[in-house]
Amino acid sequence: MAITKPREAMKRGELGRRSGCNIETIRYYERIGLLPEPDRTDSGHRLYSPEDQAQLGFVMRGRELGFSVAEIRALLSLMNSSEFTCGEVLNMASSHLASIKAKIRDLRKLEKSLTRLVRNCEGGEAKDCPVIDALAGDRPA
Amino acid sequence: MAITKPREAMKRGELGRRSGCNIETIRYYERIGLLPEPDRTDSGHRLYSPEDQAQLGFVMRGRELGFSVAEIRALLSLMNSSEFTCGEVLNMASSHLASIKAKIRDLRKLEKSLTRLVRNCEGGEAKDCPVIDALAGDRPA
DNA sequence: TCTAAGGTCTGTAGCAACTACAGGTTCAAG
DNA sequence: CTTGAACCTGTAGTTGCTACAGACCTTAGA
Repeated sequence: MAITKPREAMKRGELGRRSGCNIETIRYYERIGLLPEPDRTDSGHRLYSPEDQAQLGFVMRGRELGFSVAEIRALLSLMNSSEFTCGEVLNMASSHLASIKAKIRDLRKLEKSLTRLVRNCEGGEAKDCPVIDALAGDRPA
Repeated sequence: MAITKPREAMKRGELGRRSGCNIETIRYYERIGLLPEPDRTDSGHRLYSPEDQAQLGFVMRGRELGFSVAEIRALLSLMNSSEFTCGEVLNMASSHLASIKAKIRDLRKLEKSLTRLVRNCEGGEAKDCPVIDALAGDRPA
């Protein structure tokens, strides 16, 4: 007799609980192709396999590392091509790293500007505020 | 004879050119209340005054400093209340600054994780990749 | 004066990456 | 058998824009 169903099939709620992923997000990932369409019960409830759970984990770790959905999709198809090379993955990861570094640089500029603004401001009941003045263009931020 | 129109009225295209703001964005800011509804010509074209231009500048500088639309709206109404105090503005600015600092911290964690991943990866033609392994959960990121 | 090209008008749809709801099944426990 | 939780579908909302279609207006040249 053939094994017709994996022993560890679970429904959406349980997958959400185990993975820590919002159940609506699971459906969303399916819709946009980050998760395959899972098996269904006769009545239409989704049944996820441990492999599905692993793929969801992959997606979630990728998102936690700041990869976009498009990048994760590319990584997944690279993996499934079974012909991917480490070099391709390295390219993606390092260009992603570069964009993170760029974001950090931008935010640190912001941080500097804001810190300068806030330092000039004495707070309190004053009816005149250097922060507002700077935004209004009276002096550079 | 009365002066019926301000000398320096300009249309949307010119305001966009002068301010460096996308013209669709100008209309958007009007719709969400960051800009007042401007005067119109008889045929319905918007006519912006220098005051409008100043307010757009305020909004744009706020956005450049990373303030959300809601925060800018709050700053604007604070200013228009004519009863605002420097302390209120300081509160907003410093909580915004705190959230920027938090974002920087998060991104630097990401940067560290990704740098570690990328460092382990040799690139080239290898059919096995530590970046993929980490995402797949074989080892921590 | 006509015409052609550009600017402007409105409403609406799209982007990322979810999240949340309504209104209807189905499942599982008591 | 009933109740309430879990699941199903489709759709709308979020943030901050950006872009389009199809109509109208304006302006410069012939």
